[in-house]
Amino acid sequence: MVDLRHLSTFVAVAEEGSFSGAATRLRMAQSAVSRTIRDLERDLGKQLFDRSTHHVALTQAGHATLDSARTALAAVDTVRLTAGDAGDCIRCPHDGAKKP
Amino acid sequence: MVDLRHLSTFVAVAEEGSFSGAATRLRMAQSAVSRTIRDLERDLGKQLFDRSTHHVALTQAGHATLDSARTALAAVDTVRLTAGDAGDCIRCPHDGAKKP
DNA sequence: ACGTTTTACGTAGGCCGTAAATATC
DNA sequence: GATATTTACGGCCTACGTAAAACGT
Repeated sequence: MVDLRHLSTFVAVAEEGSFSGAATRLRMAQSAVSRTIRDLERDLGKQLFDRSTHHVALTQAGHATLDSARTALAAVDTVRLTAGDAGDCIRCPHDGAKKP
Repeated sequence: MVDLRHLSTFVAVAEEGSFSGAATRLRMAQSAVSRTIRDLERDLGKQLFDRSTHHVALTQAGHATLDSARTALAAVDTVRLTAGDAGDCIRCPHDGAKKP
């Protein structure tokens, strides 16, 4: 199953242009980044990066995926925002007098 | 962290109108559905359902979240589609003569 | 009293970090 | 030879299922 962490890791690698850079940004080990991308490529059935040890470049599929991955991540952020913006149930005792 | 499984479980409960119905559709135990919704509500900081043991109704926040959750799930599906549609790297040995 | 949701318990699978190996410049 | 990615190993945490309890109709 494709996971959000897969997607954000993928975007980080694409933006940083390197696995180690993404690992630093995400505060995780490079090995985790490598495995995550590997799993994502396996899930999607497409190679996302052309990597030759010192060069990491997006494949054509990678470019297309990058766009939609960003869209998906934004959509999930929107979930948080809409949930936060939405008023709660008319009579929800658990958030008391939060709204004026 | 909000997970895609959280979202699809939430949508299933909202559409089925019951936890057990969602559990049946998702082929999982009711307890798992209950915990997943609980976790999602905790993550979002909002109650999504008003449940009184025999009635499950979306709260106001639940309605708003349902919309954006569907959008997010569709966006993730789009990731799969775009990745699948996209041509691979010009010279990718691993998927040989897949494209005419 | 029945049906549905929730909690408790124990187990299985996945993810991550550390460390070692591999490959490229 | 140095840097960056990948693989191996061990541990931790999370998620699930089964079973039992709580709640409302």
